[in-house]
Amino acid sequence: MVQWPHERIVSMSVSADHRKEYDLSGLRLTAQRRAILCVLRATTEHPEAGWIYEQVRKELPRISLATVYRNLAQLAETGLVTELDVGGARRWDGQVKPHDHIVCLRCGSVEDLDVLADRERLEERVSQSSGFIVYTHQLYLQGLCPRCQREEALDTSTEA
Amino acid sequence: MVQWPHERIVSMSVSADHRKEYDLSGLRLTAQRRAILCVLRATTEHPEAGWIYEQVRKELPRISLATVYRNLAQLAETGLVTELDVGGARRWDGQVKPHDHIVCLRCGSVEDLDVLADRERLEERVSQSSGFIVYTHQLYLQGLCPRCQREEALDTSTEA
DNA sequence: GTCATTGCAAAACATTTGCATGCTA
DNA sequence: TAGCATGCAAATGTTTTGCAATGAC
Repeated sequence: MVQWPHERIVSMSVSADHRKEYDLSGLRLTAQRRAILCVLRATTEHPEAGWIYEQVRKELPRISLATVYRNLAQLAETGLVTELDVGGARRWDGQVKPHDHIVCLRCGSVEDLDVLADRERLEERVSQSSGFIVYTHQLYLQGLCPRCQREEALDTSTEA
Repeated sequence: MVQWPHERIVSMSVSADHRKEYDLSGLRLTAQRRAILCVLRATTEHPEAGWIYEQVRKELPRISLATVYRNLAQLAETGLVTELDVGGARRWDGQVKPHDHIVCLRCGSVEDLDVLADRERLEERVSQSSGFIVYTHQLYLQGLCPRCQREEALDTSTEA
């Protein structure tokens, strides 16, 4: 269940208080937009659009999947959420402070990491060597999560 | 046009010489497999499956797109090519030596980089801090390539 | 009131799968 | 000859788009 910050949304309308809480820098504050952002900020799951859609639908049953996709794209462009390309369907992250990710190749789970030391210098270095203007960067690691390690061990011992 | 290493393929069959050149570690050496690998090794474009399909089709007009996808997946699993998740469709890299990539957000082009210093220690560090078994990692940077910088400048001056 | 935003339905893509046939080892 | 690999066609799953109606500012 999604946790709303202060109160449940009852109607489609949005109170003045919400406006301060969600600085959408230019984007209009709609109930849909707010709900999507709220769901994304309330989870550490790095979900796909479809999952976000299902969650938001509990509060706004008439929202459409297209609206979810459109909003995610806009929010990412505005820098309010982060797009993750970890193979398979796109995933989304409500956390925008730069950080890294590790993906489990068995179950697909994604966890946050903080690996890279001096991100600004890294971008600067690449900018100079490549001639690109560098906007951002992402480090993904791939592996096997602790839980899947246990399950693989179980599977192997059962096989024998 | 794709450059074949030594000779053009005429029939579907594969000579003994090719077997040494393409160590597929267990996978059978088919003309399709060889052509896909060859196309991928001959380009620096980091292409999508569809592009590879079009190239291979010049030599093997009856190859199917499904075969391209199946082979790319197998070759990646065998460690003979690298899968790239840079947003949009999947891309593929014939170069398997670990390296980094920068993507132009305007034109989608992808270039090779060598940014990270001690990859092994990086993986080891994450392995210890996260409990994951780390298989591999990838660093993507996003930005604006030199060519697109020029074109953006042109667009802006024309607008005014 | 204006124009961004939405819901709905259809379309567009990218990718995968089932199955009979063909080919490598 | 065994079974991996292929071509074809159909299915799947994700993401985008057109358009009329709605709602934020």
